[in-house]
Amino acid sequence: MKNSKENKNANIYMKNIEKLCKSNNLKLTALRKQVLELILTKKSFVKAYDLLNDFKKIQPNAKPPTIYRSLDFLEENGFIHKLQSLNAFIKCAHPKEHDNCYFLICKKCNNIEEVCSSKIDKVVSNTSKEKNFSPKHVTIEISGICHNCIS
Amino acid sequence: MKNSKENKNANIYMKNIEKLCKSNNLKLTALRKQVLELILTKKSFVKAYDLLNDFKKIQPNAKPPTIYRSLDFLEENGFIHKLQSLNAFIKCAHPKEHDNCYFLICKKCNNIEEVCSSKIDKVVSNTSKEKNFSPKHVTIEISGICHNCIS
DNA sequence: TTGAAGATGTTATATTATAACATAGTGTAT
DNA sequence: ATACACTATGTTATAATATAACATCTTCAA
Repeated sequence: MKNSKENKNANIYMKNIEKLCKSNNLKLTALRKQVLELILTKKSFVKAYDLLNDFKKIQPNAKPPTIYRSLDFLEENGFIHKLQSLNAFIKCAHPKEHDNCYFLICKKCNNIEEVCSSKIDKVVSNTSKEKNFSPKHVTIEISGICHNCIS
Repeated sequence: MKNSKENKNANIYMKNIEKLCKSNNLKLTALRKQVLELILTKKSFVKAYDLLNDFKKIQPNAKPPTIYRSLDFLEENGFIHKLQSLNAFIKCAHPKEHDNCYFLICKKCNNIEEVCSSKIDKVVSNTSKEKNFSPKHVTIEISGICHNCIS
């Protein structure tokens, strides 16, 4: 029951990505799509080598570059994010809808919440302007205890 | 000339750390102090294994844990920061004066500016409250081009 | 149709970090 | 002072993360 619902969500998500790739002229190859599909099966973040092990079930001779190249493609195009403080990857909650977002990382349950806040965006761009700094990529990760685990 | 000025700054910085350790009952052992001293000689961030190589000139049989343990101590107590997006370390600009700060990382010259902004602090704590999330550690790293490199 | 660019396969290795156990130093209650 | 708990450091080994370099295959446009 729950699984079928998740599959459905993953399907909708993937359809959207396919559409975005088409309209942006990006090559969502079979490999890249398979890797993204594996990422979508995860409730939370995933580590590159876990992904590699998953992928080896499909293609036993897969090697680290197989995974890392796909991760690079997916990240460059905003379909996934790298969580720098965890060395892990997670699907983007809103692909191509925004630039900056940030992550609430629960240390207890490992749940990740992706939050898009125009306020954060503004503060970042304002303070960057003050410093005459031209921002290209913003990493904001807040680790702590989520509402479910606060008890 | 310039070196002696930097040495002087490093001395002042170290005196401050010693004072802070005393008043907070922290053990700034010879090892930890030497590691911090090496970090202070750097204009920008430093990688753990570069630090290890530096340290081997003083103590040839040093091993990775030697460095990582000292880095852990220094980071836990707010004397240095880990730059998650670079896997690198840098001295804290204002030890024990604040909780959250963020980093402007220049991709061209590798210069790091540590910025303390009460605005960012506020936005983070407000949005955390909204989500009923209890933040413990905040990572904010903005990579881009600094004012010197914008041309 | 060919050749240039991009994608993938493959081998090897670089880089970053920690586990686990041994030894040494430190402080404190007796 | 002694012994004991605790913390710090030494040491060996290995885990975990990531990329370089080169070969081969695809694609697609000139």
